Order: sequence, then C-alpha cells, then structure tokens
Amino acid sequence: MATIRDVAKAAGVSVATVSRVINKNEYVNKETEQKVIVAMQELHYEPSSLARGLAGKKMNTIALMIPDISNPFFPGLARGVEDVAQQYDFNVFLCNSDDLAYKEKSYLEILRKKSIDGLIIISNNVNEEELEPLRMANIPVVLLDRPFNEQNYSVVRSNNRNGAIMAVEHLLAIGCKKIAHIAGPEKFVTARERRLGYEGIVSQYSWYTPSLIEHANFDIEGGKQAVTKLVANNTDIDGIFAGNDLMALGALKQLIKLGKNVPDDIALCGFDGISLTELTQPEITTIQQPIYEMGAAAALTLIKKLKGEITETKIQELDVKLIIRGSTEKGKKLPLAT
Amino acid sequence: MATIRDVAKAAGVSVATVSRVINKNEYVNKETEQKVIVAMQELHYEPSSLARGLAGKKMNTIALMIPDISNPFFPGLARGVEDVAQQYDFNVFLCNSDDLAYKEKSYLEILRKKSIDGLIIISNNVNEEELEPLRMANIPVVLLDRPFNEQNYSVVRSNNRNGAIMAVEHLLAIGCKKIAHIAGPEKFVTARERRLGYEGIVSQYSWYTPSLIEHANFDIEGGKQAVTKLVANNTDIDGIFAGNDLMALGALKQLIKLGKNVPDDIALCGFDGISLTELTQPEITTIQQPIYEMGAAAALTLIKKLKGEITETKIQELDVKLIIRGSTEKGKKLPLAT
DNA sequence: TTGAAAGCGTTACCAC
DNA sequence: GTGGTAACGCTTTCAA
Repeated sequence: MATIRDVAKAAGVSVATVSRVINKNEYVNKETEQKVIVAMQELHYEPSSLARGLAGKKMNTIALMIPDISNPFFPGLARGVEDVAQQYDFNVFLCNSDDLAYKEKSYLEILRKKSIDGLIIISNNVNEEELEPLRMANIPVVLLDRPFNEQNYSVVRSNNRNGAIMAVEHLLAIGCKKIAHIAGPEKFVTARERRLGYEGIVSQYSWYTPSLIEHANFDIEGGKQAVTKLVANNTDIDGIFAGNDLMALGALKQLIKLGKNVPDDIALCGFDGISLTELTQPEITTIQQPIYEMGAAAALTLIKKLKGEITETKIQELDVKLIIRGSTEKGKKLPLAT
Repeated sequence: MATIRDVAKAAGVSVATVSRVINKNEYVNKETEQKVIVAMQELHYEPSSLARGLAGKKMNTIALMIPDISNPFFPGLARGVEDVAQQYDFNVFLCNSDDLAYKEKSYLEILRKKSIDGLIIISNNVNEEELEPLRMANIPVVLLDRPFNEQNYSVVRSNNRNGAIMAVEHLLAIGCKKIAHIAGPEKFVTARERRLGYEGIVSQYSWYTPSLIEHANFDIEGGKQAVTKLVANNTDIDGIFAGNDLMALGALKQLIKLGKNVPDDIALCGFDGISLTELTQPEITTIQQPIYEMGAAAALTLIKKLKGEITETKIQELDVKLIIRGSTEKGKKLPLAT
C-alpha cells in the first residue's frame, strides 16, 4: 500500500502538499495539484482512514443500534440508514442489542473506543446519563422510533397516536361495534402512544370497558395469546386493533384457528406496514409507517450534523398511512385458501 | 479521554509498560501491573482502537457484504454473524450490495481503506480477481451461501442439491404425479444446484418434460409469474417445488388466486426456511437451511482465521431439513381463512 | 503557494 | 522486568 510519503516523493512535492490536495481545503497550484493527482493514481494511493482518524479527522463511520435485525420491522430501517450512509461515503456498524441494557452499554463503550462519528439508536433502555459519554466525546446521537427525550436529541419517529386513531376510526367506519386493542408492552413509547390513541376514541363509546385492552409482547406469539384471552372475555368483539403487525399476524392465525371469520366475524387492523401483512389470507389492513424513510431520515440528519450543516436538534415526525386490505373488507368474497 | 501516557505518568511507569499490561503478552511484575491497572481504572482509560490499528494491530472489525438486508433471507444470517462477532469483541460493518458489481467493488475499496480485518461475502459477481487486493492486504475472506470458488477460500454453505432431492422426493411420496420446478436465476449457484437436484430425480420419470421448469426471479413476484406460466402450459401439474421461499410465497398467492386448492390440487414446497412460510394459509412446506447457523459459522471461521487458530481454507456444508407443513398435507382439513 | 515538523495514541524493538 | 523511542500514515500549524 502506497503511503502519502510515496506520493509526495513521486510527485516531487511535500507530504503537506499532498495532504492539501487530498483534502481540497487550502489552495494548491493547479500544476502541482495535477502532478500530485497523477502520482496518486499511478501508485494507486488510498489514504488510510485510521491515520486520518488518529490525526483528528472523522472516520466516516456511524453505528446503528437496534434490538434485533431479525425482527421484520428493523431490516427496512437498517436499509434506509445504510443507503443514505453509502451515498455519503459512510459505513455503518450494525449493533444488535436485543433491547438489553448491558449489551447497549457495552456497545456504547466499544463505539467510543473505535472512534465512530455518530450513532442512531432504537432503544427502550438508554437514557440521558448513558449517552453522556458520547456527548462529552462530541458524538451526535439520533433517536429513532422510540425517543426517551425529545429536547436534547434529534429524533425521527412516526405519528403513532394519529395512526392509532386512524386505525380505530377505520374499524368504526366499516361497522365495528366493539373494538378491542392488543397493546404492546408499556415500556415502549410507541406502544403507549398507540394505546392512548385507541383509548382516546373508544372511551367515548358506551361499549368500552378496560378489559378490551390486552397487553402482550410485540411478537406473533403475543398476538396469539392476546386473542385467546380477548375472545374468551369478550364474546361480542367484532374488531381488533393490534399494536403492531407481528401481533396482528399472530392474532389472525389464532382467530382462524378459533374458527372466526376475518373480517366478517372480527375485523383486524395492524400497525407498522411490514410486508408480511401482504402474505396472509386475508391480507392484513395496517397503519403503514414509512419505515425505510425513517431510517433514511435518521441517517441524513446524523450525517448533516456531522458535516456541520445542522447544529440544532430537531424532531421529525413522519406521517403514517392507512392501508386497507382484506382483513377489514367485510362482506367481500375472498378466494378460499383450502 | 485519558491516553496511555496519562496512565503511565499516574502509575509512575513507562508507556511501554502500560502497553505491556494492556496486551498481556510479556511479563510484567505483579506489583507494577497492579499499579497500572489501578491507574487505568481511575482515569477511565480506554485504549484507542485507531492508534492500535495504526501501530499494526487488528481493528477487531469485519464486514458483512450481502445483497440486501431487507430481503427476508439475510437478516437471520446477519444476526448469526453479528452474534458471534459480538461474542469475540468484533464489530461488523453492514454492506448492502444489491448484488451490483459496482457497489461491491466500491465497498471492497472502502473496506481496505478502513482497515477491516476480514470479510464475509455473499455475492454472485465477485471473483478471484476482485478479491486479489484483499489477498494482498492479507485480509481473509469467507464465502457464504454462494461460493464461486471452493479452493482458495473458506466457504460456508448448505447442501442445496440434497435439499432439492428431499423436496422432490417428499412431493412424490405424498402422491404427486407431475412435479414442476420454479427455478431461480441461473447466475445463482444455489439456484443451479437446486435445479440439478430436481432434474436428477424427475428425469427418470416418463412425465418429465423440460417445460416443467420455469425460471424466475428469487422473489414473490417471480413466484407469481412462474405459476401463471406453469399452470397455463401444463394443465396436469399437481406439485411444485419452488427454488426458494419467496417464490413459494408468490406461487401460493397466485395458486389461490387461480382457484387452485393447495395442497389438494397442487402441493407446494419451498426452500430456505424463512419464517414467512409459517404465516400463510396453508403454511408452506419447505427445505429449511440453518440460516442463523450459517452466519454464525462464517463468522466463527473468519474470526478464528484472524486469530491464527485456523490457517487452511475449509468448506463447511451444512445440512438442510425438510419441514412438512400444510402445503403438502393433502386431504387434511384446514381451517378456512374466509 | 509550499515545506518542515510537531503531533495524534499506540506498539515493538533495542537497551539497560 | 522496565524504559526510551522510532514508527504507523496522516493533518495542521508555523514559517518562509
């Protein structure tokens, strides 16, 4: 590997000059610049990121900390992040935390040691204090999807509460008379916001009782279990708003197993817009978050901060969208699955 | 951030000594060691990876180059890779190539500049020549899933041909009399191997004709299109072996749309074992690859190479497994979806 | 506009 | 066992 010295020698100039043409900051004589460029090409010179980093430059590396890339919600986000990063010549470290505080902490340390430039994080655990070392090290952080604090950090999230309202209103619009909600764990801001959206609407109705809310884990199994309980406790439910798509998927499975017709007996609406909801029979109506765009927006915000193009912290709340599919199209004839 | 100098000063020893206790290679007096350790803790000293890297040490960073993290096949692999990496204190760069040669090339350059220690790659494009620079730089490479060369690189893959044979034999065993195959693009080794496995079995039968093989893209749309053609050209097909699960998913959708009963009219078997196949109605029988384990094995191999615990290149061929589900359980009464 | 040289925080070699 | 110090490859300040 050729070094900057080799280039300098080959071009007959000083190391400093070569550095100047690499960084394009200071003025360099056009002719000298050409000589240097030629020398760089001939030697296939590639600056060492390490050395630049040590000398105080950015590494063009960010980290993306998510609970679990194998959860279908995250790959889209990750792709959005990585695409933008790629576009701006950044690389991204993938960090799976499993939403475990100790893994997150351990990563935060490592990332500092490795001189990453910035962090995009999705976490329920992390707080001001844990991020303090990054603040000290001047490493900007963007909170994605689940902000714990919207004052001191840039945040990218979607409008969960509105989405929930849209979901419930849609179920009402198609004629549902008693709508249950499968809520995610309360430790998720997103779960809380969606529950609040649901409650905001249904609490005006006389049929509403708190037992229409069933909490469950944000996964398929959670959806199944919740449905079982819900159906046992409330014989006349005719609509379910699931707090995320995975739970909706589980709910659908279980409803079919229990012999319920979806949507005619019970209509179902999910939240997230992951592609799995298009594969079921019937397909699942859902509140679509702009997942990819959220990742992309987070990455863009972070990179602009790193480049100094943004200094203030800002909140980006992206809009969600109701996607109507078979699971709420009552009375429509669907092709049989078996 | 405290540096090694600060620690040395605080402990009243030389920088070299501190370095020694950090690296635990050479002998250091127990007492001095203690002093140093105490000093490190008091100053919250954390060695800079950059500096270590510049000085010739490994960065404990590997790259994972895959086509697209949002393709459901890859997150499991990525998770396997990252888990093992995490366990050995490595970080992983996520690189989405979209299977595009120019993106791959660009990444290969960047990775070299950034002094990554090793690479795990899934690619149809990359070849000996393109990886030469890494070889020169002494950066080990592990080929995952789609080896282009099994001589000079360590390879982790699964037994595609066997899997295909298992799939076809299963379809025969449940009574299928005419089995078609939706094959992936020929540029994928995996697609070719599966097709060969299929042909190996069916070519012995009198009903076999090459028109039973339909090529399509490895995605849902591909599966749909292939089914349309297949059904149009071969009215008496009663079994389909899809070259991967995404195609099987599309195939199922289209079969239902065409009014076919799966499995009674046409049985269906996929390949990969991604979790989506459990969500459909009926659930899809598939040949399950140990996806997570493949990622984990690749990472383990790479890291062992980096640690010098392995020197030779080796091939790991993991076994696949037939998972029987509704799409091949003929005559079994399934709950209705609508 | 350019060059010399002092860092950046480690490691590793050579002395003692 | 331990210390001194060149070297890793670059950026940046200071002079010229």
